[in-house]
Amino acid sequence: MPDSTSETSPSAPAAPARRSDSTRAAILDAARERFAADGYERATIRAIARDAKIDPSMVMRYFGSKDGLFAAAVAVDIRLPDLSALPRHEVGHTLVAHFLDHWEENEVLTALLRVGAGSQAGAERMQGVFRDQVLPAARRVCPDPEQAATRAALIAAQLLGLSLTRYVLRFPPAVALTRQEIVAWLGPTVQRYLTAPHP
Amino acid sequence: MPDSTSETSPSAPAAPARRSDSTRAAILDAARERFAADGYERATIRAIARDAKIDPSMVMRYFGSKDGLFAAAVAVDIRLPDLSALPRHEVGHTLVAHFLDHWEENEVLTALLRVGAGSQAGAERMQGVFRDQVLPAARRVCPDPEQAATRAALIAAQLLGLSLTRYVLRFPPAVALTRQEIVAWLGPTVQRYLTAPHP
DNA sequence: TACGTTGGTCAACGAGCGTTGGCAAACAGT
DNA sequence: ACTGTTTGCCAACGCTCGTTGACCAACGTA
Repeated sequence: MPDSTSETSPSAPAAPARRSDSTRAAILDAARERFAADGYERATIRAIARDAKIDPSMVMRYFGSKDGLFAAAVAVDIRLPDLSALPRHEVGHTLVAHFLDHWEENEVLTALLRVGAGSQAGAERMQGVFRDQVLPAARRVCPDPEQAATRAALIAAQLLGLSLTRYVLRFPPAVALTRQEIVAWLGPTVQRYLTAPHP
Repeated sequence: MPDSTSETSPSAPAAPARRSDSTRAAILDAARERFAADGYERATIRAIARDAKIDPSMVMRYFGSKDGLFAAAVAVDIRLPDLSALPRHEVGHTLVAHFLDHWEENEVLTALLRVGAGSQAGAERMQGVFRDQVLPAARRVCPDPEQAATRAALIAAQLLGLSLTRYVLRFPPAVALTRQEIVAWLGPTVQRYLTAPHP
């Protein structure tokens, strides 16, 4: 991460929309796809550049290194909805539905899961998402901090387990599940992990 | 998988216990450890050979290729207990406890999960374990075959999700869970996925 | 003692990788 | 039209990897 350019920074003087922005976006798209499909090591810069129809050296000039490219490609924002606004007994279903939506419209998450499972650095990035985005949301719903952490971890285990079997490992029965079935099965589980008394 | 040697095959004429067996075992041990810690690509044959204190070329002689070594190193046998022998309402707890035992005494499973998430070939191997070992066990408990597949997938998602967050991604609250807490939280979930009426 | 088999080392190969620096167009300001 | 910057391609470097084949030391048997 050499220089933090003014990419969509708030109240910036509207960067002049350089011609290279489309190339940059093409590289990021190709990178996300390759990282999601192949994992970190097998997704080569050369292959990503080929997909983006440019030279491998351009990737280096734009992102500095393969690590820099990965960091730029998987900038995740879970964007959890405001759970405190809806009735407590609907939280489980809402959370599962939201999770499914975000995962299926966004191959970033599959890329992150693949890479997170494959290397220490990737695991640390997933830990960061959990710590900075999931945990605070859990604390907002569940005041006791220690319980909030445990409950968030249980929910993460259930939801990431579904993503793993469905989108990464592709177990046929997990792929065959419909959206409604998943919500109906996992909703009550998540609800219980979030609100049931500590056993 | 070039040749399936007579490794602990039942009623074999007791192979003469060659001198190289210890080397073979050392290679397999080192391979399991490296694959579990680093994943497939980063676990190099050279590093495995260094751990086993032999030359890299020996690995090739014994296992043919890196793929062959991996196949030999992660020969998984889930060895599910006979679930039909115990009362239905205890099945969930028993299953979770058995799963935890097997996972913690055996780094093969972590290796398999890491690699399974990282490559297509690894994913297919995990699919094989699911299809050949988990699904039949599920069918023995749940007669309706379509339901058995769905229920097995749900249980696999929950259990693998726990392993992922606890042993691979190492989310702190997932690592901090005690064995009893896991059984108490996940037991009822697994029980419900196995026996509750299809929602 | 001679010799085939087994267990092991050594040095190298070809390929693919991330990465670098130089050079050619296209463009923008003056 | 002149000049500096941006955008891009090309050719190569250094490195590590999986893999190979030649060679060597024990060992068991005749």
